[in-house]
Amino acid sequence: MNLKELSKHLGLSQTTVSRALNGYPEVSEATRARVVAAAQAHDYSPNTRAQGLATGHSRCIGHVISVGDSGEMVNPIFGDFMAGAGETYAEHGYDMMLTRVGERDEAETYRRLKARGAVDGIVMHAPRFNDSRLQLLDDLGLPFVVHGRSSGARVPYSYLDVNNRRAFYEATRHLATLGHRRIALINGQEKLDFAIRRRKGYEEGMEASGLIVDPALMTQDEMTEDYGYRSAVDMFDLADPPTAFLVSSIICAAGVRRALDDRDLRAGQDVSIATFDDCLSYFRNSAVPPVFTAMQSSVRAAGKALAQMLIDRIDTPGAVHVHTLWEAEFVVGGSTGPLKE
Amino acid sequence: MNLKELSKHLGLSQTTVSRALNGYPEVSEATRARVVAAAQAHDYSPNTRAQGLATGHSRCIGHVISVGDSGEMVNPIFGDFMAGAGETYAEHGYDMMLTRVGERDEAETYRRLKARGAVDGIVMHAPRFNDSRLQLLDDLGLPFVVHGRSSGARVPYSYLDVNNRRAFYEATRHLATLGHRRIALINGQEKLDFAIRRRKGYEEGMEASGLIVDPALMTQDEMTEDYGYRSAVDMFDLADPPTAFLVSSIICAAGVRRALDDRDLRAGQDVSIATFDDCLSYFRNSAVPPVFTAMQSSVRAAGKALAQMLIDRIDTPGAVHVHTLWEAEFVVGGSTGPLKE
DNA sequence: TTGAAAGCGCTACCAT
DNA sequence: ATGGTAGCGCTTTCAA
Repeated sequence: MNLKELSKHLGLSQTTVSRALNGYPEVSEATRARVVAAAQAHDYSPNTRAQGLATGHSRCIGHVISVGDSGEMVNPIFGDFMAGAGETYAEHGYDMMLTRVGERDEAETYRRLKARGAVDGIVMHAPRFNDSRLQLLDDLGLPFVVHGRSSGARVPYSYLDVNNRRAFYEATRHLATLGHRRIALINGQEKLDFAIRRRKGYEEGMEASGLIVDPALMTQDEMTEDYGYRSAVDMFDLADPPTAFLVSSIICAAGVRRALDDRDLRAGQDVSIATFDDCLSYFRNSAVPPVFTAMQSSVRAAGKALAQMLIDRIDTPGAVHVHTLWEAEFVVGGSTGPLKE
Repeated sequence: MNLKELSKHLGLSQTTVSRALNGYPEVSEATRARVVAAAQAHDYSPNTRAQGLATGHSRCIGHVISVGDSGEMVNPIFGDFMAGAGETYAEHGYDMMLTRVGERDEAETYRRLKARGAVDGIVMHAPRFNDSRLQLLDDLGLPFVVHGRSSGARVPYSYLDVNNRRAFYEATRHLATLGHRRIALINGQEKLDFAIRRRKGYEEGMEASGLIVDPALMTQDEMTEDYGYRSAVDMFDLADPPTAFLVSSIICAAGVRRALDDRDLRAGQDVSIATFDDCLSYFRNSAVPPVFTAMQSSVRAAGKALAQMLIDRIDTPGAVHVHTLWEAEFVVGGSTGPLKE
């Protein structure tokens, strides 16, 4: 069933039917009611493409994930984030498109997305240090927002980010408070902005605690289980092995954990693991109650917030840029509260 | 830049330019080369919606996730699966759309997706027992494939699934072989088909091992960390607590693990955790080398395979239905091979 | 080998 | 309050 058929069926013009369905005021309420009822009865939904052609926009949002940062999609919080964003899009009548792209074809992909008119706006994930995509998107005139930040970028842009630096600072301090002196950092690839900030927080936390930042206790790579395993195994071979781990992803942490198990270290030695995965954190120490947060609702909320940000940008292209910084929350032994308190 | 402008620029008709770009044979190679070069130079990509309007298809695939099964999207393997599917779609010039829907609006969503012509086909996730969506999609005439199966469904359909029953059978047998007699099953919601099959495999494994299937050792719910934690804590309170866990999701397993840590049980007692998450499995026992698989490549390959299946269906609507069943692989102590060997 | 023109389903402008 | 009609950008007959 399309507009033509529906309007013929109703004995009205396409114009009137279209207006009735789209809430234009100049349609009599009686007519509107009749039209709406008929539309419902015949399962009529306007053809997305025709609508788009006529109006010039797609009512679709693109999420672009780089393959080089494939950890992003594998990341367990990714789904939650997308779920939140999807909710907001649905509320506003937007569809959500997912594009995975090799780092080599990135520019081309954004360009084509724009040229094809496939999306009205884009959410950029996993920004790198001084990310060139910002300039590109700005040049293209394609509305976009960023999940994360890009240090050193000159282009103004809207973003939503977690306070990675602070979170890792506090986490490091926390571990130091527990008496750890050899704290390892299993980080993501430090070309990615969040990893840079996390490392910074870690280093500041170490210094503030009067501890030595040992390069042998810092690794960076794509955040796979295997990477976590290998890093931990290597570190256990050190003369002065770590007694605590600060891990950038729950997936990595599984690897670290496996390494720990392999060595049957936990029984004898006092080892802690701390995972930080955006808003998802994991602390463990045999001397204190476990500290754990898996704030799915927060991540989902973040997704919603960023989606709303983009929709606002699309509606008001010239608007001032918005920056939202979330403080990571920690749940300590079941009670909620910032770790730093 | 659009077709009109491009053709004007070239001094050709839109027809010829379109034909040249779309590989029609009646265009002279000289003309084609000129056209292709110009298109590239001007960053021309055909407008998706206009193309769709003219051809009648969207070159877009929809993935629909039900909120009731929200565990699906949070599932760490979801991203990998989507990544694989996305690759295949890209190769074939398809876009990928993600739709998250409340269980109440499911039918409506599928109907609208069809009516709006938003997608050429659909991938259905997390099918339930005798899932009514199969009939609906069949009636709608919207090409679809299923990630998983639906027991009791009368509609023929194509699917790709993991052999959940066998995997849980083998896992249970494995744990029994290690000497465990009290093996717990922390399962997903048993309205979901995969959970039903996993339970079946578990029960068969218990019986084959001469062990008693104790309802007190079986739970089912949405697979969150908290659910895993609560289930394990409750079971530890039993007079005859479990010594091993078979867990349906790595997220849940984190909860079980936390419960174990809480009780400081692992040091004194011989407790194993076995997680199964589609192709991602985790076994642990202090008496044997750790058993672990995180077959991201497999999950990705599964995504690719299912996407290809759908594309084939779209291209050949009447074709016979395809069923692909993957055997879960296990990596035991670093060596790869089926657990059952 | 190339071009003119109809039409995909809708919106929006201009009449009435 | 309602209708006629001109596009939106492309593909696809049909003609030349």
